[in-house]
Amino acid sequence: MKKGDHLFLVDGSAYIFRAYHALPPLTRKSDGLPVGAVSGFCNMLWKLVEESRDTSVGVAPTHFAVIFDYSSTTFRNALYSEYKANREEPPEDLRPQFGLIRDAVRAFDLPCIEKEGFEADDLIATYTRLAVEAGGDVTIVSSDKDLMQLVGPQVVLYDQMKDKRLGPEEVKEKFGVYPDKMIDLQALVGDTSDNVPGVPGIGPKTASQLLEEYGTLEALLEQAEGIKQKKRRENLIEFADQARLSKRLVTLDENTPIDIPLEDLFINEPDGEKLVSFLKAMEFTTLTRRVAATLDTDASEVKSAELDIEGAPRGPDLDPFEGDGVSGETVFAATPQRLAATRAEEGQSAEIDRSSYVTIRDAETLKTWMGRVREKGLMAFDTETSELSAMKGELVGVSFAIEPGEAAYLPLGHVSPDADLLSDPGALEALGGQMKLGEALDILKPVLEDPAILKIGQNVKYDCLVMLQHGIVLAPIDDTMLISYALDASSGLTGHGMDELSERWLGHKPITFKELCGTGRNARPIAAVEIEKVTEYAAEDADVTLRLWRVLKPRLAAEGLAKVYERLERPLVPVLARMEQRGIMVDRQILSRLSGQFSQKQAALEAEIAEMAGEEFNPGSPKQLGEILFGKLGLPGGKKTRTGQWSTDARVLEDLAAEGHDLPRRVVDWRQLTKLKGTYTDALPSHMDAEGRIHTSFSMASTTTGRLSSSEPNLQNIPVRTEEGRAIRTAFVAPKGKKLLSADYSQIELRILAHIADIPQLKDAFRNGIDIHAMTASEMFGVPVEGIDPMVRRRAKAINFGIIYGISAFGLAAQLTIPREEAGLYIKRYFERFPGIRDYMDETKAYAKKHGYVETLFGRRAHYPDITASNPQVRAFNERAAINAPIQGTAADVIRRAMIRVEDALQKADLSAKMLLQVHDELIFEVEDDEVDRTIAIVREIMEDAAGPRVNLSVPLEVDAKAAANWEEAH
DNA sequence: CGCTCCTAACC
DNA sequence: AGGTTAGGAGCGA
Repeated sequence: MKKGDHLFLVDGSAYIFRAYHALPPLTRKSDGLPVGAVSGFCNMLWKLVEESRDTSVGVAPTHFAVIFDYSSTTFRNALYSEYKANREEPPEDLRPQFGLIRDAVRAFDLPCIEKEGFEADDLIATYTRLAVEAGGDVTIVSSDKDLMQLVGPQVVLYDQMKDKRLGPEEVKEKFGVYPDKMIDLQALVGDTSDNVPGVPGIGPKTASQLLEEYGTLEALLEQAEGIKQKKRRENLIEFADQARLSKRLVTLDENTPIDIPLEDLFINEPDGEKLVSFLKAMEFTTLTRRVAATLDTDASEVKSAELDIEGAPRGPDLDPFEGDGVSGETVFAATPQRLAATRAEEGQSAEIDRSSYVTIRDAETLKTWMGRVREKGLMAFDTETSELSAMKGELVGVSFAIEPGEAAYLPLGHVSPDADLLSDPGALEALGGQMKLGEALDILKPVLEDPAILKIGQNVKYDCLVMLQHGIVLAPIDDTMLISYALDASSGLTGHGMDELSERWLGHKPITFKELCGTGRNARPIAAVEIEKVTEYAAEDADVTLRLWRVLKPRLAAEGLAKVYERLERPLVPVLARMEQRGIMVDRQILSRLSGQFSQKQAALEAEIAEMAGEEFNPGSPKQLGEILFGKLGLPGGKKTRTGQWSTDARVLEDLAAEGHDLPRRVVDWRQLTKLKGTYTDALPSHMDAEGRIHTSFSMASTTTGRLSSSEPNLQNIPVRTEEGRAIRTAFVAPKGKKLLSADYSQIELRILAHIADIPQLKDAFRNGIDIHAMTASEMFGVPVEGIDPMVRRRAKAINFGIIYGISAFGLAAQLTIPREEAGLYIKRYFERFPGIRDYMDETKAYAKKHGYVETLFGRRAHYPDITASNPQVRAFNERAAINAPIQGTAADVIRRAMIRVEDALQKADLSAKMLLQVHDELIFEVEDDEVDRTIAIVREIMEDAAGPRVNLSVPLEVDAKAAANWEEAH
């Protein structure tokens, strides 16, 4: 070290506590390990490293070290046993982080210095002295006043949080003395937090005054007799020795033995890979990204580090929400990857013994089980209901599992399996009896709602909904189905149902519902199945759910998907449960009137069709229709279906109609009416409840892209295209005094495409509110945007949509009914005008081939293992899907984020609007008449800002919103 | 009764 | 051409 060199000394221990207290408590890694302080520490350290790399500031370090306290006992305790005696133990969740923080320093490639028996401050003092003697400059990164004594012409103290550098003048300004008097000042003032006694009655102001006057502490103590103020004089005399002791306590030892010589603190360029690897393992995604960018490292290439965090306690004691699971269990050296691997093995070696399951028939036994649940801090939980729909079903029983193999069933709504005994009240008691529902729920409710007890379900929204019917808000929750979905969406592993997951991960086939209750004519309600059998079935489900959770949950962390699950999946569960419970009001009369109208038109069409065909046949049978059209009438047949039948879809029939054939036209009309009647006007009323409301069921795990789906009934495909179809929407109404509000994203997928593929023309058009399809047409065909030919615009629109779908000449040709060659030319033209699109497509395909999956902007993955298939059709299909998934999936993520936030935002604004439906880019609310305008403002704001702050889209999101008496008018 | 196929409704 | 769910026909058990 020489003149001109610059040593940075970071007070690591002070850093830790600052980081710990600056961050929200309970910041944890997905496997439950608390890492808040590590996170704060790394962020601060990185900021420092980054700043110091900026040589323009002129303080770039040549040498660097991070210094820690080794232990709490030092030579000072020998001087004064009370020294730092009232220091509290570090918080429980901070302790396991100390080791990780030292790992962090090493990952930064910085020396990590500590020495037994010495405080960090003494080591800092020693290195400072050495550096100054060698002629170098020193920056001490700390805001601890104990270090002020070291400040001098070559030494500054840097408070990173306040971004303030303290030299001698600043110290003087702050404490009234120059640094060389700091020790004396501290000795007089003392320090309550460290138990340095000082002199009573003397604070910083008086102390600096006295030192100004007398020069030094010693001089002051010697001349204390002459002090005018009585009390002050007496105290200085009486506590002179205490002041001298204090001085020794606060004086830093500049001569501690050191193990690493000053020269070895020479700074290294951080090793990007090493650092990124550590940060990835800690799941600090933002910092990982930042570091990777600065150090020019490809984060996706780097494997996360295996951390040695022996003895780090985890589990429900620390965090019932994220915990590893088993109370008191200590996970040793558990890297997420290693834990996931261990658990995967544990899962496959599962031996499931149904005979050990327990039937709970009395309050005492139930209380005992709940007591054990409390100890564990978690349980797998499953409800059995009389119907498959949670909204309609009555509670028949609940099951829980607290350890693999330890599970119980609590029957609540069983009836006698023997039909003859149904009327005999003693029959069930004779079979062993069951608890009264109310009594059982009173015992269960506090557990099911206990924020410290994690309830694990498989498709837990169902159980949430069932319990909601009984006034119980199930929370907190985890869902094995959603964990599986976040991990393995699409991927060719098919679905995320329990039976499938169990076979895949546990190698075990659970009893199926059909096996339990029979099918068809032999089917009987679960409530009428023998309790012993249901115990085996239901307790097994809970057992399997718990085992699946133990296998799958650690994978989230190991595979970097914890945030997707925690931010986009889990929080949506209660939101959807509430939406489903509310349901949307439907006007039965409107539907019935429409049914009548459709019937009449249908009958008229049927007569015409029979007449034209020359015989009666079923126009609803594609087989019969094909034979009539292409056989009997000899019309020019176009396509054949996969199975060799004549294709008779609307496209084929419309082409025939265009050639002047009337029969196909009638069939198209007949089909449309039949569809509207059969699927909507006839079917919807059967889904209405007594209040006239329809409760759909949203599935969170059935699409490959992150979209929701809706079933029983599907309310995401209510007609809108044709006038007759739209009439059905008028039947979706708001009750008296309320309106339906529809808020939908305008062109969200194209906007996301513009952002992801970074297409300047598209982005400009969206920023300036220009008609995007007209702009596309203008770019492609060189015509002005204003007054564009509608047919030209239509072509451009088809191409824009085609792009989102992973365009092919074949598909575009079919869409526009133009020759494939012409479609190919359009696509070529498009790529010429928007070269970024082709780049995006190529990059996405390459990424998918390399990784087997693609990601949305929010990290959701969709797997496409078949993208490397040798069959060109299979491969091309997977390529198109892989191109589409990030776009469709990002849009799905955005609206999920909006849904998760919007209810709370409405409540905070004191608005009573209730969200009822989601239709991919649209949200439907029920709103009080006089709250419409304010609700629109809130909903729009939440939806338009939903990507942030995680993703900063380079195009604005726009939301159209309108309220009216029914869905048709609101849309 | 349960499965596959075809068609069609939506974004 | 990407992502869905529903209903009827047809067919085999």
